[in-house]
Amino acid sequence: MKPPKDKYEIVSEMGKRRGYFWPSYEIYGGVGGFITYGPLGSALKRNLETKFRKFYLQPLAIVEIESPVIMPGTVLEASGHVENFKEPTVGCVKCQRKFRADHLLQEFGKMTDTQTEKLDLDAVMEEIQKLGIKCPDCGGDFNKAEQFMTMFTTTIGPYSDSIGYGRPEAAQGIFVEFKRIFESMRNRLPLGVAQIGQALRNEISPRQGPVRLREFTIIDIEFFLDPEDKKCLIINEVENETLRFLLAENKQKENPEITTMTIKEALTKGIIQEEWLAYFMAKAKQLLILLGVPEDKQRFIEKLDYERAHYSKQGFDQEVYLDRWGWTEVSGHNYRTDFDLARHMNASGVDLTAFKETEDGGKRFVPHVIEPSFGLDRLVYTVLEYAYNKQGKRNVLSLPRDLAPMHASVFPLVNKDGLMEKADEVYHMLADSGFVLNWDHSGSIGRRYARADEVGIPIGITVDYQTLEDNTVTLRDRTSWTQVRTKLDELPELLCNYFANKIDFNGLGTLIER
RNA sequence: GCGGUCGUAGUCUAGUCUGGUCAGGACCCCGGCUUCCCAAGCCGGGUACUCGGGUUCAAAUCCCGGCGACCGCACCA
Repeated sequence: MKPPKDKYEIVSEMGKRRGYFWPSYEIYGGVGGFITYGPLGSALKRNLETKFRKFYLQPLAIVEIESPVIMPGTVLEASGHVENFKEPTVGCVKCQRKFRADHLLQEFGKMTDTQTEKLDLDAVMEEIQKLGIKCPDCGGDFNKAEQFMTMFTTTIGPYSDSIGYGRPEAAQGIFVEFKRIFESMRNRLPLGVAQIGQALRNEISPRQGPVRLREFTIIDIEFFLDPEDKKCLIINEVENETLRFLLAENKQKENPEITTMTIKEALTKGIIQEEWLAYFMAKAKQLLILLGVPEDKQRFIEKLDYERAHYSKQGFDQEVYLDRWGWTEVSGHNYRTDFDLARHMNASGVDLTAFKETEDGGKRFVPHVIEPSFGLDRLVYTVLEYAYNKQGKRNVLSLPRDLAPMHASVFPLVNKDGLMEKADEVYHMLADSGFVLNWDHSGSIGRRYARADEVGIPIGITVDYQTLEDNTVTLRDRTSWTQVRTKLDELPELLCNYFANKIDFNGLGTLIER
């Protein structure tokens, strides 16, 4: 017996067949860790970005920049990534297995995290030999220690000593350009700066399709604050929002218990230290709800000291539950303090401080940063998985209407008596009004509805015999299959309101009983 | 990177053990006919043995290697 298909299998199958996403470079056998978005997938991703901007960026007037993917070595050395994005490994001479050298030293040498971090490769090897650590699997000796670098390395220009890296996050692009951004935004805090763009991480073994990629789209938001004035003036907007937490103290337990509390409570109890961090987490939860992930399939997990990235003072990961992989990180919310700006200021010698007036004149200070960061590809996949459902024999993608890659289908009820021509007219009328449409006259009307359902098109517009008489059409709702009748000349405006979430389906016309 | 399993059309799959009569099915897709509302029907059409090498009279089938996928280990800063 084959195990029943999980949702990942179904969604990727559908993704390939209908053009959402598939593994890249398939004709050359494929390369792990890369996917290509097809016609529908790229549209979905674009719509998701638009929604993100509208929901997460615009209300706070967060500005966006676009900076290069290739970064010179100096930048990522200053940021600490060159140091932190690699792991010392040793290989067993006998069985060839590779081990994290620092983990071996911690386990057998009782060394702490901070101790092992300070060792260079030679020192690592020395310690391993001094302690007589052998391969835990077969007892063999270890050969030379080497670093596995998880950033993509390249050279810039013709000089091979000019090392460049593919950026592992978009955040550094913001920190490096902070001076100009801050100046052009008239030196005012708080200032939110976002970047949506590609990031590269040379994962050892990616697998896991769209949730673990070597090249992916990251949304990094750096929210710069005065460390002496970190109050969030709009925290009241979200203070009653409840979040589900997996707290650090509960993580080690057998059955990690979920703690549910409001933002207000979390702040009062000191679970979340920063108001802005709390604010962004609440918004992240709300966003995921809008993307179709119910409350009980989301949680925030508190990062332990050693789990946090090198730049983070406090951090929570937002996780959603995926059928195949269980709890999966879709966003990270970190308090980066002044870590990055201070490092770049130090390394570059350029002043990256802000100025404020005080009673005794004024002072310069390095702004602090609250950072929400999202993996857009994971969000796209999450949306697809949660939108997928089966109605009878049919696959239906109940995508939120504002994310659907196509707004509506236009069908002639039958392909004769001038209905094709009329449907064509309707198609062009709506296309001129800016809608993205699916045209289908193949098979029967039922088959066309079914095809459109699987692709996730929210509305079906059918041109029938009555259309020829009174210029009305039938609209059919993808999810409920209910139908309404509407005058053609009112349709563009109605659809516009529908996709702006101003009216629901029943507001599109008068109900038809069949 | 290691170990295990695996790789047949757009998708899913039969066949591989026991080499030949094997490339079959279903869905899907396209064109036409039909069709007054949910994958109806009829006709026609479409595409595949992961790649390379070897064994053999003969390879989807056996052997070696590459690539990829899945699961476990490790990794996910």
